[in-house]
Amino acid sequence: MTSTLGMALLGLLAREPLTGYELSRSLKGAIRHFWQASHSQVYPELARLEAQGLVVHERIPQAGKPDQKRFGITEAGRRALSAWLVSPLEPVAKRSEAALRAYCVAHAEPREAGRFFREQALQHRTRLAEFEAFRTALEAEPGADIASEAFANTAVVMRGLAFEKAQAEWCEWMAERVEPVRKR
Amino acid sequence: MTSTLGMALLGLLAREPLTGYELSRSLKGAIRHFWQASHSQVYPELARLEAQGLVVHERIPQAGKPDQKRFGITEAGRRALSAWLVSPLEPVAKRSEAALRAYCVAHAEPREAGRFFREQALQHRTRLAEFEAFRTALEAEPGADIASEAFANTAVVMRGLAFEKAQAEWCEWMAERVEPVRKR
DNA sequence: GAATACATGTAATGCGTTACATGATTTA
DNA sequence: TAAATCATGTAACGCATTACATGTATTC
Repeated sequence: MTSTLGMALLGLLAREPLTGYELSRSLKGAIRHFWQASHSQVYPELARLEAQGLVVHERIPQAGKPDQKRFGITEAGRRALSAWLVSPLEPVAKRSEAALRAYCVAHAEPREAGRFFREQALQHRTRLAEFEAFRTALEAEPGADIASEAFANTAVVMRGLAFEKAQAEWCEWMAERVEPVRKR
Repeated sequence: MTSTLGMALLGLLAREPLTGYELSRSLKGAIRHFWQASHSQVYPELARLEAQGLVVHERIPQAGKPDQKRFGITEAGRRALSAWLVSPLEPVAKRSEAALRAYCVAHAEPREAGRFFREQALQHRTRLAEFEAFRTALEAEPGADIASEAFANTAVVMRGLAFEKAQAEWCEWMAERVEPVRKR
């Protein structure tokens, strides 16, 4: 009934109360690698969550600024979140434009196709390096406890690492096969 | 201007002329792993492609059945396809509900969370095995030529293999860390 | 007799992005 | 003084899914 976005917001609010603006900003942070939403989605979703009793807001007057609406998760919200977290997740096939292009590569100019997959590989190598730097930074933090923020970050960094590596290697595999054989 | 779905249809029509029904069926075949669309998307998209001069159809009368509309790609269609195939592809972050759950796992019951990630790992292992069987079957075919259908299939199978493996291993990594330590 | 495949469409609904709208404060 | 940040919303548009709609032929 509640959307996945709603659950993402509950997940963030389970840590600490936040405003709609702060939630939108969070969704542009580290989380953006696996869940994105702009403020135009966040505000209506918060209203829906509140209508369901999963969050409540308090209005905080500010000098010279419009009132802040700070949202906090309710007990019902926590229950809904923890139930959703372990509920069955049926596999959904994700669209991949890169895969689609690979599938149709016979109709591209080989030289151009080689350039394309080399470029893709580079993009993934770059992001892989970013994830690696992030992991190195995280290793300093005490993150053994799964309830810690450091563990949450490590979990998604490990995922990013694995995916970018897989994607980079596949793009390189493609490029090698697609590039016309060089004259010796 | 033309949507990615339109390009996917052009990619299929570049091999041989097909009807809307056949295209929809194709999109439920091997391609579904990286691009899905139902017939309710295909028919209007074909009309748009035709309005742009990228495909044309011939009407084939059939006994006792409604006329078939068989679509073929035009020269302009081939040009549009080959240009699109190598055009710059800016990285788009994909949503992953599994990653979102991992990020919020602190708010789940550890035992249930462990069960969840074990189950996810199993799903990916199963699909990995399917891709492996597919690759074995493809190895028999002569698929060295990048213009062959066998190469197109191999390319996307290699991708599936890499991704399912990465995902399975990450889920196992998660499960290990999330599961409460067993009493000896 | 019921379900599935063949065959082609339209309509309703939902989710996500971009643009519109407004206005104060802070930084370059 | 121009841009970015803080701060909260609504509206328009596009893409995708599900449901609606219709009718024949074949298979279980």
